[in-house]
Amino acid sequence: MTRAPASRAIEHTPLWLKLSSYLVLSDEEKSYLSDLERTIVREPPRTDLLQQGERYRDVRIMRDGWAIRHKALPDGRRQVVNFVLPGDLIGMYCTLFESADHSVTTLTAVEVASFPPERIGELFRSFPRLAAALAWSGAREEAIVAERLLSLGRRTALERTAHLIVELLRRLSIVNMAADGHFVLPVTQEILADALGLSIVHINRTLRRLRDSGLIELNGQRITVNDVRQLASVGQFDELYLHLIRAPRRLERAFSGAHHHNGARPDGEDRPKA
Amino acid sequence: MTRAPASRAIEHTPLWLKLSSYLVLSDEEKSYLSDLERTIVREPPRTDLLQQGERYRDVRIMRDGWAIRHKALPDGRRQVVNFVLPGDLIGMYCTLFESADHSVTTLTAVEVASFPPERIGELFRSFPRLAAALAWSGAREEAIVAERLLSLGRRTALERTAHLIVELLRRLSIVNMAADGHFVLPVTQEILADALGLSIVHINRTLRRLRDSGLIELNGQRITVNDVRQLASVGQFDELYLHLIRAPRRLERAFSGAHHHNGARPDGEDRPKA
DNA sequence: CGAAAAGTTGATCTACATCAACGTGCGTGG
DNA sequence: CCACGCACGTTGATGTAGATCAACTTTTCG
Repeated sequence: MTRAPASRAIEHTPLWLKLSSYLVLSDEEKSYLSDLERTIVREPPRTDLLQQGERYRDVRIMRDGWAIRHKALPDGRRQVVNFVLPGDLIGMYCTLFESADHSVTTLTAVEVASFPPERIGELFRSFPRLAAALAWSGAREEAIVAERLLSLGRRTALERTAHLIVELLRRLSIVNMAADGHFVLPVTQEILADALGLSIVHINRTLRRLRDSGLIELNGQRITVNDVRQLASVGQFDELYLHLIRAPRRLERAFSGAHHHNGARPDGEDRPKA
Repeated sequence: MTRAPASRAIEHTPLWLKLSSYLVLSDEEKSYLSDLERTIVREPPRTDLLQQGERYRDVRIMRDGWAIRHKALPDGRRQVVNFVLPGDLIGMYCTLFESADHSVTTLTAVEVASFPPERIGELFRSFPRLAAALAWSGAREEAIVAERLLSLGRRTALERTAHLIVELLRRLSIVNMAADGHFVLPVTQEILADALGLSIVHINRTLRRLRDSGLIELNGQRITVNDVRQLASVGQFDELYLHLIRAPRRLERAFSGAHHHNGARPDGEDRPKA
């Protein structure tokens, strides 16, 4: 683990990009968020940021790199619950739970910000809109897991694989890590297998089918989606579950109450109480 | 839909029971919660409380009866994401999302309380500990879905089925709806199949195996678990994911800040700032 | 009582797992 | 700098858990 100063301006931070796709945040909210991301740590690949059964540590914000959230059975079988991408949070619930029921392991070198759980309470008290945006991010993660459950329960191997690729493409696009349908997928076929509930061999054959049909191309870790439309249709991909639609008006009504530091400051298309 | 007055005292309400297993709440928190459950509605079986694609309605608290949260593919395949049991919340995130990515349908006649989403903001501002308890409940649901993902991805049909039965037993026990290892399971084999990602026929055979091995008994909708230990071991059940351990101290530190109505009132084993 | 819904069981099929062998890129240590 | 080892990818052959099909029974309920 290496400590390092924050290099990027907050405006280019993945979490900021992600939240911006949802809410227009004020300058004060921006600077508070930037403060949460002040303490930055770098970790090499294959590091556990969190271990099943262990006590939760600080809350983490993934700033760069990939990780997986996974659960293991005593006999070694493993399920990847979700991919942790830049802009995603790790251990938001650490205040609420005694110990973690899953592990988080880095796939690449990563840069994570971390802050003590106590700040969550402070955040809710002082910056309710920002807190709501983080809650949105957390709730969206649950929706992603539920969609993956639908994949494992009711989609075929081909459909699941196509669906996952489209999902990653969409999620990475939001944080500017995918363009023209291609992105870096720093993932072995074993990890894909564990994410999709398949065997390594079968993932391999499924990717081959997708390649042979011309829907995707793979060179090393670079994946290119040639026809997103068709791939989405193979995977029965309906992006409703990513909840990318901008914050509804009633969010403003609910969260821009009296107890926050910044006086009401409408600052874009989302304004409290029309 | 039928309106009806609240009959039970708040102390016997399932949500109260569930939250009590986590936190000791004050009298003021109790009365606020009771107020949230004031508006009560009854619905018959097979009613949609929420429909995929539709706008969210009010937040609901399940007080009695069973429902399922499920997602459907355009061609009709369906996945039950979770069972909604008494004490569970429906649509906690309605403020954050524009439209629902899943449906909620009653299995039995139900009694639900409902309140407008705006009250969530109020709740966080005035009763942060209570809000934290509801957040715990929501986060726990995500943990349950993740555990089910592990089941569908990496457990066999027998293991999945055993696991689900133990899970339901544990969850129902908390709200006093199971005793001596037996409870009412108002669920068709088709629904079990959709929950476990199996075919109806295979669920039937799997239940038969569990019956023949003497682990469970079924008479109509009554299920009796004869040997919880062994059933749990078949399902590789590790209750860590249900997060039933009492609120950690740091929750108190984080959420009993300045902005709440009730002055500090230690009221049991959980007290702010020892 | 009658019809539809739900449960049950056997026969057969298939998507995916498992087993096995080999290829390929790459880091490392001699 | 080469060679060895090792992780990862690929492909064929074979096995099997669970799906599908089909027929029948039991329960539920209007």
